[in-house]
Amino acid sequence: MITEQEFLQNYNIGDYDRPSVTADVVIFRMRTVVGNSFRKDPKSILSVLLIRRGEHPFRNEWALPGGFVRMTETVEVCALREAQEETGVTPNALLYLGVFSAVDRDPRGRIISNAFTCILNGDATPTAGSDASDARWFDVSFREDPDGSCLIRLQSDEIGFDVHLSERRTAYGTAFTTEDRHPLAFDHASILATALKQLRERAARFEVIFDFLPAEFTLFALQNVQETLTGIPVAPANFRRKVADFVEETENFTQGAGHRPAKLYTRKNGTGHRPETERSKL
Amino acid sequence: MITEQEFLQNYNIGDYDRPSVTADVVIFRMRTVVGNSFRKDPKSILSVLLIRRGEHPFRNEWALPGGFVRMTETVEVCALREAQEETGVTPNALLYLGVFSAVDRDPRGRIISNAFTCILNGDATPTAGSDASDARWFDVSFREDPDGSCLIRLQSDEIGFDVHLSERRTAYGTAFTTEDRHPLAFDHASILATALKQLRERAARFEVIFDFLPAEFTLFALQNVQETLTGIPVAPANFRRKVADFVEETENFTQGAGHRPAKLYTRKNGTGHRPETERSKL
DNA sequence: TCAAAAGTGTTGAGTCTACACCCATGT
DNA sequence: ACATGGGTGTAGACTCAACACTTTTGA
Repeated sequence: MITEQEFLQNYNIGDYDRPSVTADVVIFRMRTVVGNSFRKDPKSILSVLLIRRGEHPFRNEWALPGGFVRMTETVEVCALREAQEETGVTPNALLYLGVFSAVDRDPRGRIISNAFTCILNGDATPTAGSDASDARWFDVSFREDPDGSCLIRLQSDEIGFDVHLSERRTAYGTAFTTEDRHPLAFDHASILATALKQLRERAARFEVIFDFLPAEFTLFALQNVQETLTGIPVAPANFRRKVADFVEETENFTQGAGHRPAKLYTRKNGTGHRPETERSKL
Repeated sequence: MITEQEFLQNYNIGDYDRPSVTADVVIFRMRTVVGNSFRKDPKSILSVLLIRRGEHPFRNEWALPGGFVRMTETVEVCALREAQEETGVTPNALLYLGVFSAVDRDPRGRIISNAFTCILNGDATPTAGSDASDARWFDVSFREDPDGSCLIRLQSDEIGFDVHLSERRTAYGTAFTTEDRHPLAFDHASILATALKQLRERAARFEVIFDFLPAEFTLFALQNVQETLTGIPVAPANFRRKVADFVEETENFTQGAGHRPAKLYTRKNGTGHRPETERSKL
């Protein structure tokens, strides 16, 4: 009968076959579209950050940022690190999406991916890493049909493409499968669809909409974010009352718009997620 | 410039350090407690399956069933396999819980765990695997206090213990940390707490309560399950109306109880999750 | 007979939606 | 002046918790 200490001295984890583990990040922001009239407040368009792969496999195709989890970090820290490397800023929110472990999802071998959603506020210039030939914000539109089929439309200046997917019920929930050939590497189209669906559901519950905005914001801007994500318009008067429980007034007002100044609000504590600055907390 | 095929031929995934990956399963069932009066319908108690570790590390401590993910299976298939090996039956539900990847969570080395919740209906005799000295159903009680501290009480015949935890906000949501020394191996107390919290939230949304029952059930039994999970009592008349959207009537009735026969219902399609029988679908 | 669950009806409180309406602003 | 968003008020529809009440059964 050996002791636990002796057991651990003789245990060699390298004796067993094991997969590689990555963290992939779906980084979202809202792109502001200025109106044609001086009065109109800007509208928002959801954008996602994609990189163009500079190396095999899927060379020259578009992919989510991501990388291998180091032996000294958690998957969450890895995701945060990837997001920071890609954008130069710390995301306002880091949401776990799920694990993607299909045996053949990566031609290099057995690679299990943990996917995260990151949300930024304002602008951020993407940085193409050493293994990427380009990095861009793509405007996203996401349509789900009642029959389970859905469409993601991605657009960045002159580059644009559609991805058709269908949502199917699996043993452990629902998953998206792609319907056609498209320029997204690996199973990243499925991951993106899962992220968009999660984002839409959470936005309806007032959970992630604050993370797209600076600390102080108008209720109009907040409603704009929610409507962009859910696709469901709400009467402004009613939105203001529904959101009242989640926000706190400040003493500050907007200026310079062609209409009555709007009071600025902050998010009330207790809802939503803000990453700690110190990584050790992860 | 090499082709993708040449790249993949030269790529050796074993050149890089990588973690091991496991799937751990939190297997729940409802234990039926017969009343003292012939009229009283049985009450339910939530039970979780724990094994007593027969090998180092954490030898003789209680743990969740689980095992290493094989190179030929997804984490979901691994979880389903573990659950079947441990109970002999296929669970009614398999819910993904999350990834647990703290660097020091396993003394054998870097082991990342994917946790799943499994739900069985009726009875199942647990089987202790080759590396376990015992396998038992433990009655569970779970109390969450408003200040974030919570208590899990586990009881199986003569064995019983309490685990105190506190829920803390992290960058990516909330996580549970244990407050004291207790006989649960690894970080399995945190995983169990996460499972209980998820179960409670889903039960309130009518999402997992059906999986604890056979295909045909009475609304009373269903309410019993929901109340056990949420801890919130509801007036029967109101429960029946709230659940109406999720169930369908059958032509069958209960018999032999000391009261008016109850119509049996089935779950309406579209809610909840039932695993496919074929593993290939995963 | 009677305790227990099955099942229906109702009332009042609260919530949500749609709409009407006035306010404040900068060009 | 006026388009635009800020902001309040409110009637009707809807939802929900609480409670009263009747029905059906087996020992």
